[in-house]
Amino acid sequence: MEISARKKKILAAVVDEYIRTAEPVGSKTIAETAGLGCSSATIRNELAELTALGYLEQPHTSAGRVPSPKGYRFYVNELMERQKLSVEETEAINARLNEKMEQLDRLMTDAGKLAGQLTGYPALTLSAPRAAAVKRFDLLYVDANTFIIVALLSNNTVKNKLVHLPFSVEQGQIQKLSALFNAGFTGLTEEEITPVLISATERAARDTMGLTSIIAAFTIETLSRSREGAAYVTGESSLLQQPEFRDPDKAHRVISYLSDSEHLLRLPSGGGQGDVRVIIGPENLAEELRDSSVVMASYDAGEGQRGLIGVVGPLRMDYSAVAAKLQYIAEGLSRLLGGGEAPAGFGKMILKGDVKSDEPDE
Amino acid sequence: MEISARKKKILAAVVDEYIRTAEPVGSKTIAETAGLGCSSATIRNELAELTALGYLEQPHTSAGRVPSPKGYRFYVNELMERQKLSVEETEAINARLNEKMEQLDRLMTDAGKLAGQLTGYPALTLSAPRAAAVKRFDLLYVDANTFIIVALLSNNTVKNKLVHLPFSVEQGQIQKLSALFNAGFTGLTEEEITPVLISATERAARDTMGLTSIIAAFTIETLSRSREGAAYVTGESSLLQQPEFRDPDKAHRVISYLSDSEHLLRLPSGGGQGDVRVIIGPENLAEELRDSSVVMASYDAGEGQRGLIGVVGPLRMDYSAVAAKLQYIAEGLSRLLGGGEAPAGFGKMILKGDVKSDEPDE
DNA sequence: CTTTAGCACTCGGAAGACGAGAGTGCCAGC
DNA sequence: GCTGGCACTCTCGTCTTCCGAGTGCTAAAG
Repeated sequence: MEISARKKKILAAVVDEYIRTAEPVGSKTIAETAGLGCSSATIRNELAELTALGYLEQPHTSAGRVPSPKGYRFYVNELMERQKLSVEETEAINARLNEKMEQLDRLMTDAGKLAGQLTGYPALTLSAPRAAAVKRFDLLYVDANTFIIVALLSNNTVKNKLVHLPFSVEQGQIQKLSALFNAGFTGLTEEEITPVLISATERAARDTMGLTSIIAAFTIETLSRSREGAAYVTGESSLLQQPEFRDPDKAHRVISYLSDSEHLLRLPSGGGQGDVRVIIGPENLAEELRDSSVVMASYDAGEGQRGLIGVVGPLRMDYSAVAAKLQYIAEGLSRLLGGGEAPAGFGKMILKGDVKSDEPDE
Repeated sequence: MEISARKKKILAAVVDEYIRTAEPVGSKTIAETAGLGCSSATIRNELAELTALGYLEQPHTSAGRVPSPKGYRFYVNELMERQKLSVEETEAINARLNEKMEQLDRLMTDAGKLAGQLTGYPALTLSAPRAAAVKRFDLLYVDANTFIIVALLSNNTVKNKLVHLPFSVEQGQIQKLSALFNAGFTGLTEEEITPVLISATERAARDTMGLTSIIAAFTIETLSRSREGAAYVTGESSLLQQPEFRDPDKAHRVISYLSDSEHLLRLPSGGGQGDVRVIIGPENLAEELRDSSVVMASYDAGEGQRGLIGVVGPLRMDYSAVAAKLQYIAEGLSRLLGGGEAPAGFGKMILKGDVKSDEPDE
């Protein structure tokens, strides 16, 4: 059934007002603020119908109306006006992003913090899982008991490991192994590195000291790690400032759920497509998030990878403001990280590098 | 003034009972449980004196007694019996630590999670800040537009960075720079890398493309990062389950304070010396932690570095159990990481390596 | 001098009573 | 179909009352 234009206006007014005040909104308020030329009694009739249709809910008989998840969904899909950021806001975001360019390696987590601060909600950042292969090996001989493994992955991150040996090796042996690994292991994904291959390499290297298996183990672990994706949350505690999370138990449930990166990585699967995804309450696959909403924006992380940046908050989230901010941040990140044309100076160049070889754990 | 043996027993009983129940404890309870052969009236007299001396507090005139910070301090220093872990507990910890050996790089944060789970409080891990120098440079030529910087630091961690260039370089140029940096920059700390040195190197390398400054900037940033130390917190939300943090605002203050690693790094300065440090409420330098307690154990992280692992909780913390658990975990970490004799097999060797080159951000 | 029993007193917290206020549903009239 | 009016409902804050735990004090006993 189609909803009349007036009903839409009223629904939008209820959602806007409720987002602002966190209080159930009554007919009188709407009659005064929404600027429709009709009285509160008329609004009441409309409200009753919207309630019957499932877009609104009543906490109790004589309270105002509160949007239902269905109401929020309708609001997000059709009513919400795409909020424009003010010039000050965009400038502030740009300034922060540019400032962060100085600290390249922390860009992702810092972008999360930025999102959290701007929106006032806990922020999460996800990097899409992706099967990687090793593009190139280097073994650096340090001294007779020490060498470094450096691996350049197909997603252009660099991983390394310092290995101390309880016995001595010669530089030549290290170089030989380096060549053999470059010849035999590059371009392979985790599954393709078989025990057969490893033992063949071991024989070819005349390696009787287990070096081959150390390097292979490092490779396998590195590849499996890169395939898991990475996820972090910042600002969890800001959830406590939301009226709907004043109940410590409720807040604890959500926060501890978010603290497990396993959970986070499964989160996006619940979302729709598009540049900004909104997951409203019960739409969440996870039981623990059934009365929270998640808004995520996707950005181009370069090298064909995409990342997600988002926030978690109560159903009563300021969807339009949050979506606008996240989208702007995501665009900024895409610009900084993505595969477009290089900006002037070293910015782009440096940003594609990475001081760290690996992502932080959560 | 010296406190009588009976007063000590009574004080210990109050603290133990209050830790257990989180309720003010009355004279009757103590008379029944503490097993001193005297009546509640006698206890009352003693309690009144202990209160006058500042070891106990009364929430209001006709409530039981609650330990004051001074009382906790006395308890921790003199009364608390060093709790022994049960065999099951030590075995569980050992199992977890050994299991974690498989995932070497996450050992520190995982140890924090272990501590958090065992104690039920938010856990923090700190690695002591320490000025590092670069022990060795390697520049790996990947292709005409790309090279990798690998730096082995004096604390035996490896850092790296992938650099994309908007112009071409030759392999020889990269090799020359590598040699120059090894000659000129190894052994220097952050302060010793001066603009003069950098421009001298730039001239020596006949570098007109700014490569030198890129490498120098990476070096300086890496060293400054390693000097900052690292800090992470896990399980913040478990604080919400403590009765004294049911107030979301109070919990929020503490958690958001803990979320800033700057703050965490300054934390230990408030503590005493010894293998397990206890900082009780107002003893904390930080205003935000004035009604929280911090217990930290120190461990040998190898290479002359020490790390800290600890938990944050309410004043009413189960100090003896927490201290015992933390100490046991710290001992386990020292065993795994520290400079003792190598255990059988590859365990030690691998553990001293590091899949990641850098510490996670918080 | 210390310990004990007894007792009046105090105070916080739970439970109930009550009024105010906000908001609804419905109806009759325009 | 809209509007004003009105009775009704339900929550919330406040106030009162009541109960009990625990105290401090005193006087007697050891």
